[in-house]
Amino acid sequence: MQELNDTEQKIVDAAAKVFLKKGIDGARTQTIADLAGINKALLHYYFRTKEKLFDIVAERVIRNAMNQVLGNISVEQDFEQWLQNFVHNYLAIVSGNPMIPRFMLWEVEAGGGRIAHIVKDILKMDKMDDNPLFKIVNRAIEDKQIRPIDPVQFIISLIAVCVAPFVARPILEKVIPDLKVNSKEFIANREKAILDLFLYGLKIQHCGAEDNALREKLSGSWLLW
Amino acid sequence: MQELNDTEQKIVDAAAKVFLKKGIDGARTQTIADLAGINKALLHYYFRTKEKLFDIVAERVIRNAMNQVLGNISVEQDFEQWLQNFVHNYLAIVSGNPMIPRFMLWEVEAGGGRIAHIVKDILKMDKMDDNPLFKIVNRAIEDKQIRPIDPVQFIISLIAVCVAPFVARPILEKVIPDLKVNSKEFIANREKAILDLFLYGLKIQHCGAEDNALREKLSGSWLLW
DNA sequence: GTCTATAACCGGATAGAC
DNA sequence: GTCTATCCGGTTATAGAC
Repeated sequence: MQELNDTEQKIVDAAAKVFLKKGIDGARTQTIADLAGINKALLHYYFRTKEKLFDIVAERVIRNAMNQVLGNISVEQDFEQWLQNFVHNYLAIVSGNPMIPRFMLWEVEAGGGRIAHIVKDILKMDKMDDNPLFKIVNRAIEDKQIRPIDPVQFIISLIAVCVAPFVARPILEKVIPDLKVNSKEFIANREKAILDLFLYGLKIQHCGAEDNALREKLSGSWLLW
Repeated sequence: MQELNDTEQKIVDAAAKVFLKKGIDGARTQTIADLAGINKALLHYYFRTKEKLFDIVAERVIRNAMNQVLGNISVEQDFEQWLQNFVHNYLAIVSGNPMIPRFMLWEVEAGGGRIAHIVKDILKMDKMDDNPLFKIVNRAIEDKQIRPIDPVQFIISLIAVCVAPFVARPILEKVIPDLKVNSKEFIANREKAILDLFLYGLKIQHCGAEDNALREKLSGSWLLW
């Protein structure tokens, strides 16, 4: 990934903000230039066209996000422990960068293949066996730590429940007036809800002695606020 | 909601296709006119501006989608049965209209309040108690059919896992080459995976006699393909 | 490298014939 | 109501001074 000088960096940073919110079509080079504290001419001097700037920004943003996520996947042997780590880290990352998944979902479809091939480039993993997530799930199944689930379905669900509140934030906060998705409280509750869902489901289990303790553990918090 | 004559309907239908894919900024009135089999002048004759056309289209699309979803919420007394119905219907609706959630998520943020107020208008439910989803979850908790979960967290997760594969389809199918999100098989597997997740979680339960039968029931399908 | 001024272009909107 | 031709504003991109 190309090193950038100071001015280029300012432009790319400003462009990232604008592109992530407005997309390539809604973004104005004037807005980017203003935000970067330079003028349009300089933007073109460095990046030639808006589209080339977009490609560079998009690639850096997506690659950076993916590195963060992949770099945070631990190799815990215990699946429950691993899941706790993953959810905790993933929520932290996505709550800090809520615009990135939304941007990708939009531009991959709207941009007629421009983003698509960037994503493809970055995910040079045609062999899904290479994906650490799959490895971890498969190992947990082999070790009988979890029941034999479809890893694809599991991973889709896991990512979905982590990303959803932040991608849908504007809608959620409109539907539920006093919800603050970015608050420490909500994120903590979210983390707990996700872990409980994946580890125990919704049912009240009738499994003997530990049941009451478990039910106690699963009940508490939300009733308080 | 205003009745439309034939020509207006053609324009609105065409506009919906284009707006849903490209957004208001990426959409070209020329594209819409071509798709509708008319010319730009006629589009302006009926709808005055691109923005007014967008507002009308967005409201109709979103209102229609919401009616579909809300109209499909049954009032089963048994929570498990209700969940089965909801997931089945919701997957059918969203797989048939995959662009709508993506469009909403994008435009609510990008459009500086234009869509936001449409959504607000449609969801004239400041009192969340009125939301049938909340009623159903709360009743299931009272009846001890499920453990006492946070309804907000549950609903976010439920919607998320249903919507995710279709919103993320382009990315998913790039990451997992031979995945066909719109295939009957995938949707059926998805439905099963969601229900199993919510009803049982991932753990291998050690709950006595019915356990083996349950494990059998939960294991099967995905290993086959 | 950075700026101001301007060109070139694109796309939404309108005029006016039919 | 529907069309063709045209306008005009906004936005990207370039020229050229410094």
